[in-house]
Amino acid sequence: MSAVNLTKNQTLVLDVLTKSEAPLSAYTILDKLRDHGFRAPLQVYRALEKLLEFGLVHRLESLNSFVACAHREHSCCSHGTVAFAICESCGQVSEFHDHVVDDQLNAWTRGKGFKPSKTTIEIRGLCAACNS
Amino acid sequence: MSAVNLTKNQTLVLDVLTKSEAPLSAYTILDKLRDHGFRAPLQVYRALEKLLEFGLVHRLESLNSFVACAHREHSCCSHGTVAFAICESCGQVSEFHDHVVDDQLNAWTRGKGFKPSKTTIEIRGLCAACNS
DNA sequence: CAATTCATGTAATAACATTACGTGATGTAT
DNA sequence: ATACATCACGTAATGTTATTACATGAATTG
Repeated sequence: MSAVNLTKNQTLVLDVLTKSEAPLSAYTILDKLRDHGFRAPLQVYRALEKLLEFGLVHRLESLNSFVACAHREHSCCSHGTVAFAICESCGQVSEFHDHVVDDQLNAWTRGKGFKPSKTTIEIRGLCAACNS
Repeated sequence: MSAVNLTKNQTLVLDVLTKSEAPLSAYTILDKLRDHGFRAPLQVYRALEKLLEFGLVHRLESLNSFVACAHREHSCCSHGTVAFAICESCGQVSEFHDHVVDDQLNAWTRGKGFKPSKTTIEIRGLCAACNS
């Protein structure tokens, strides 16, 4: 689809996130990339900034962490808000999209004259595997 | 309603948040309470922890900041998830509750066997006053 | 009264994020 | 081709947010 040309650092950071089961903090990413020449947090933050911009990565506000986008193939997610269910036991994150929620929040903002720029929806809890 | 007995520190922190127009970070609260004997971040974080527990204060994950609950009188908000619209220009925060969104997210989690503990919904953007 | 709980205080440290400054590579208009 | 702008990158320092560790006194309870 998009096929943005990523720089070396951006590629390294995206690869680390893609291979990870769970979200990673910027400093964890840094540690994982020391062998590839990363020395300072800024190298990670700069790559993340671009990846977020490209929609290849999401930031989880309630964890101060980052995940690779799970739906790169779906055009559905390029517009609309993405929600996350975050398991506090195993760390696994499910990314999903819900048009009803989206529409409902948009209805609220329209009603108030509020112009949304970015919406965060994060559900913390226990996943099916961990609460059984 | 609830009328929990707050300690001195909890009262001080809640008062500061209640009087503030915009959300405050823990360190800003600390600065505002220096005159009242506050010396260390932990004093603030401990008070906030309890106030969050009592439902008197909310944490805004996308800002690493805290606001007094706007709906202390409504029993409606003791159950269910609260959403926030945060103006990135003036800092003003609107707290609201939407049963449809709530139900929809609950439907998703039930379907997945996910047991939610806490849900964050934060809409960043420009309020009516700031985008006109 | 001993034991427990809990709010508090202080210090140190950990975790997360940004600012400031400089360099080299690439692209573009003159 | 040179001057100029832009951009990715590197390094260092600093700023901001949050927690851990340890100690004390007051209130509660058995």
